[in-house]
Amino acid sequence: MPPRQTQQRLAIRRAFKRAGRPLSPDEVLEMAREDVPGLGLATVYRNLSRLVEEGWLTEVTLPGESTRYETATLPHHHHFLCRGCGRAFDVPACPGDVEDLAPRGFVAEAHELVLYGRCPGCG
Amino acid sequence: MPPRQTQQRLAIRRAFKRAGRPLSPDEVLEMAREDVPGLGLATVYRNLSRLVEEGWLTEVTLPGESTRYETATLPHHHHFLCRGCGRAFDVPACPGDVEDLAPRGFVAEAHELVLYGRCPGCG
DNA sequence: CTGGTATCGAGAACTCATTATCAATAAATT
DNA sequence: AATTTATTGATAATGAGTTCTCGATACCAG
Repeated sequence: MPPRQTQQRLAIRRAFKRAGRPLSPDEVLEMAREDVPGLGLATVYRNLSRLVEEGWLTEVTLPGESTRYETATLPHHHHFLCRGCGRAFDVPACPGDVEDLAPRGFVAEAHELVLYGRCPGCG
Repeated sequence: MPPRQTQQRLAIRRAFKRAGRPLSPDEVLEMAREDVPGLGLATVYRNLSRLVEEGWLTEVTLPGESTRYETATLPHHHHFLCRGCGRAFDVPACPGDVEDLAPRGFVAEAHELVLYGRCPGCG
């Protein structure tokens, strides 16, 4: 029982390649329906889970937001959340040395940085 | 019909003063029950909402976590989430200039930084 | 002290994201 | 082309978190 190459899964992967930014399940559904109009939300969730297992996607969690996903090829980076359209984008940069801010007695092993503002389309 | 000074609300405020860190509704319930054993969860939620409206509390949202609350008196700061005990703490520091990392065309108006690791008790 | 009413506690109900169900469909293998 | 079975789509079910309901309680003004 090897995984099958379905039109649905192809369309979902294509959505991420074209978007180039983190996508929510609903965004994936909308974009992938351009290729497979009858696509269902359950199929999106099933394939997202599997693509994460396979290491092709990673989860992106932002404060107060439900989970998004993005391709796992990117190196360490952060995210930008547009207050206009609600879309998330990648920020291919990092302040560095941020974990030194941890108070005495705390050991920081990782960090997340989120910027909020206006994307080019909502400027 | 002005707001009343109930034992429950007093206990909830006292919990925040004693904790000195962001608290989830469940944490508030547990701590405030030391003063008012019969305290109910609905009462915690009612008072949290009201204390936010009054400006005494602010919401703290961390990636993938449900909402926490903390007293609104603190200046700009960030948060530390302990992977051991799951508790959140304040980080009274900020890298600064972080919003300049926004890609060209993006306008950053605010930012959040979250550190992950071990708190002193879980070291 | 007493009455009016804001608040309370317990549990039902709701919201939203995600997962499970199951008959129908379509990959892949022969 | 026929067969097997992983996958799909629609919908029901789940679960965590939060809000609502309502009779009982207790704050506080008079």
